Amino acid sequence: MLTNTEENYLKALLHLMLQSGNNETGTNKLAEHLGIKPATVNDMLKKLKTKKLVMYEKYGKIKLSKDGRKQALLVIRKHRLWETFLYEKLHFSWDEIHEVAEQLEHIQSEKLIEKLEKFLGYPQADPHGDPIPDAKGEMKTYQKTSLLEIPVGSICQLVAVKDNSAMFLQYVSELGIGLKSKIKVISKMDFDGSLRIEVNRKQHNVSQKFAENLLVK
Amino acid sequence: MLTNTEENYLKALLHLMLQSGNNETGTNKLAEHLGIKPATVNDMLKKLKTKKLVMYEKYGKIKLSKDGRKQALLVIRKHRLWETFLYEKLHFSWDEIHEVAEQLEHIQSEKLIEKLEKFLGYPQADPHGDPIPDAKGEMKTYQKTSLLEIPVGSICQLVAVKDNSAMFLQYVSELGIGLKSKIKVISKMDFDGSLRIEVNRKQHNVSQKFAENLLVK
DNA sequence: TTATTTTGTTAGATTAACCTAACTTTTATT
DNA sequence: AATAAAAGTTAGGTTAATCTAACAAAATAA
Ligand SMILES: [Mn+2]
Ligand SMILES: [Mn+2]
Ligand SMILES: [Mn+2]
Ligand SMILES: [Mn+2]
Repeated sequence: MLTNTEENYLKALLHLMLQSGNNETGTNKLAEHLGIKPATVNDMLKKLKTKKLVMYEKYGKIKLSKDGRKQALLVIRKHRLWETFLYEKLHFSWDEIHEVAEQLEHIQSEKLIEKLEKFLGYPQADPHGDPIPDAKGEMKTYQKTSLLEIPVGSICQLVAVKDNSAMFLQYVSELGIGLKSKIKVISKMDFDGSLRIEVNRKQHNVSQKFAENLLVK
Repeated sequence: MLTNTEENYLKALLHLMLQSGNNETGTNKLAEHLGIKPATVNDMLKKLKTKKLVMYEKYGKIKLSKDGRKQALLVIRKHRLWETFLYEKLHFSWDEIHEVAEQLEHIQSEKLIEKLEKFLGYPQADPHGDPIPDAKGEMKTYQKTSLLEIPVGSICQLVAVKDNSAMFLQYVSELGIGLKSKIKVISKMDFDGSLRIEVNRKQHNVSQKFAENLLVK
């Protein structure tokens, strides 16, 4: 049985590992991501190692074990199912669900998650477009393209957002953009990488950073 | 902001206070109820006192303050709304919901509870027949009669159960009894206080303790 | 009213999850 | 290769929530 804190570490670890191609990360990055101090992380890593959830040697890189990875995916599964519940059934807005799901993801009851999944009609993705792992901790990952890579003149469709922060999501909503929105790239500025896009017949100028966080197909 | 543990103490305190008419209780009873040691309770009471949630002097009786009582009722509110959700929407059985709700009741989000309440259609009572306090921490308490007090020959209707344990509730279900079941008292045994009842045209012999935990009107 | 039992308190430990300050190792930069 | 910077570790503390063992007060029974 994992504690809330351990679950959060595993989730953070998987997140950082997926982010940085090489499937490994370090103490400082993990601390930064969790908003705590490296010294604390160091202690916890020793604990996670004795529980065989991570592979880790002094001064070495941190990796998730097979089991650690599975546990992390099961937490993500819970998180995304709860987010879907909050959005679909309770009509929370896009940007509010993450925070509450951070708490709900730690409820311990396999039966609850199974029943919740059924209640929601076995959704494949959460309201941010992220895939929901199955009960075995397996997740289909499909190729996602950033809006940045779309050539000028073509039209694409939003399938997911990379950043889940309330601030970013509110901004996206304000522009009338949501999952499945059709986005046309009108032009790109070489100067700062920003681009002009059209959504629902309205045009907007958005920064490079903004576009990078919209994942399209 | 209250911790999970503090919330559990307040809930336990209210429970024991309501149980024992005089609106007060002691360290040992509280410890017993929470499944921990009196020494631990003693420490926590000091903490709850500094937070002005209980009234308490060394060797004296323990009482909830106005605010403590309100907080306790808000936890009960959350508990009962979640139980209703688990029962009505996820189709958990009567005896499974309490345990999961023990966890869910600690999720911190007022908005979540408001939306949940709306989603459930503003229920007045949980699946055990217990009233659900409102957002201000006010709860309507209605008079409940134990099945024991029903005279031989008369018919009554189950409105609530006193004991929420899985064991008791499973037993009740096995006899085909649920909320709103019509129960006829056929006879009473003076010897051990047990009684013969009829539900759905089936007769059963039940103990005094069993009957005591069925609340009827 | 004294003795016994029950109830409640204190002191001293433990564990999980955090911290700061000081130190060590590894990596990057001159 | 030497030095500086970054990354990681250790030692020693703190707080919340728990425990055991010993003690004190209150309630009950003899
Ligand atoms: Mn979390
Ligand atoms: Mn999400
Ligand atoms: Mn609880
Ligand atoms: Mn209930």
